[in-house]
Amino acid sequence: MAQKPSIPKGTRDFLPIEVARRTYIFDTIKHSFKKFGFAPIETPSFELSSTLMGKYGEEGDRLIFRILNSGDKMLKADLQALEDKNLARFANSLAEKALRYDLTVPFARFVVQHQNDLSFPFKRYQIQPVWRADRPQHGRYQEFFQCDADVVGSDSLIYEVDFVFLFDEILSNLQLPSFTIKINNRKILSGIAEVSGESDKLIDITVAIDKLDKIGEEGVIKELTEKGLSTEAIAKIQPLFSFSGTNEEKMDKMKEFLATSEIGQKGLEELQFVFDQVNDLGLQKAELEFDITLARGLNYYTGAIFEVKANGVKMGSICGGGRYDDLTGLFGMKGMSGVGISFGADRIYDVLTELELFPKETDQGLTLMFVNFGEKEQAYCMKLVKATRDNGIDSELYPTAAKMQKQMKYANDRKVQYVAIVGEAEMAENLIQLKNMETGEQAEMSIEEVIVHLNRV
RNA sequence: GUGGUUGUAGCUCAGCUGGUUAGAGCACUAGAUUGUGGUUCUAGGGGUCGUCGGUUCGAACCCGAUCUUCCACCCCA
Repeated sequence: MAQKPSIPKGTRDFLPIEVARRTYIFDTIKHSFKKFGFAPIETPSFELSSTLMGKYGEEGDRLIFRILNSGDKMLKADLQALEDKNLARFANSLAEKALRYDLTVPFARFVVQHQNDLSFPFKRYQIQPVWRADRPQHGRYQEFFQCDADVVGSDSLIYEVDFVFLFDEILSNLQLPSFTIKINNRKILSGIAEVSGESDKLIDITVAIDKLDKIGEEGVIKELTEKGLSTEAIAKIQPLFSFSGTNEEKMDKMKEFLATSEIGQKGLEELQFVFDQVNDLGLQKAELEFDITLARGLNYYTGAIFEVKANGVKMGSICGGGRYDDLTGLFGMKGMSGVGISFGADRIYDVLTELELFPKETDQGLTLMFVNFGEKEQAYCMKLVKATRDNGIDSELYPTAAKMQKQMKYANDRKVQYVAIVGEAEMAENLIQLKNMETGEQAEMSIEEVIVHLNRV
């Protein structure tokens, strides 16, 4: 019985042309990561549940794919927990492993586990898929690639500056015409909560403020009220809702607003350092914007928070990142500040597709295909193919002596760049008809000339 | 996880208030064209109408469940 083939929701197959384009993105990112001093590592696609659970907040836990225990391990299910309706505990007893949700937490685990083999500050990059049990939507997949660069073991702010330049360089190299790097600092958000007198409601406040441009001032006030903030507290925060101006103007206003908050002032100082450095050195295409409503990101961030938006397309953030002071502390290693960023390769792919920004070269197929005219010609061409391959030219021979039209159409569909036509006449003269499939131009030349010619393109 | 939406040929979609053998374009195969593709012409192959169940004399069409798509929320790359 023929089964209708399909794949799980939120996942995709990739055709050769798509892989070529994705490779272009990955290579561009890798190139700059390496240039900035990051070395690649890899970690398993699944981790122990206990490594991941509880690191991303309640929402995050819900989105982690669990891996059901197999075989006799199923017998370890904690039925008592089920009876007690302790679903979290019951689930943990059923699934000891889980697919990684991001690359940062596994990296923290990695650093703690291999601390004796690493020199700090340790800089690594990592390009691997992650999985989230989220509802698929535009630009949201259940399986997608993250491209992370992190440095752990230093609280120096020069890394924040470096990451701004990494965003700028990579996205500029990908020819993205316009994008905005939004930056904020968790300490500023803490300062806001402190000034309002509701420090314990930091998360609620930041989540609500984050939605400002979506639900408006009234919506934010409504949400804050629902979360139990006092009218006075809301009144104190309210001036932030009509916040605008240049980065400098915003900084000045915030310095005033957070005058009484030590932690808030610290956040502003950190931010100021980044702005000063970036202004000194200059960006290519990026626009750096201080956005106090930028609050999202994982709740383990403690300092800088980054998010990058591609302008002119309907797409969520294409990159994110931030500083986390105590992530390794969760695995028993204190005093290791880390900071890192992540490129959402799949979203970048969607943006580049929509804006038609992939270079033409990524769509090119095989360099050279020989037409097959029959037994004698086939044997002769096999030698020529070996010669071109030995000289580093991607090449092949059509497998049968099908009609020329069919062979040409096949070459055309595969986006073959050149076709070599070698029949009786050419064999007699020791020549090859080389046809450029794009221009249609055709020229007769020796195999040596073909090799020289194609190695040049 | 909440609310809504979608599913007909490989692809994009028609298919009237339920009524014989479910259509088109593109793609595919063959021929017009025995050594020249991305243009034409002709013919042909291909569909358990997402899946399972129900209502009905009769279901692609109505009802239920489930999966999937897309959208809003939650959250996020």
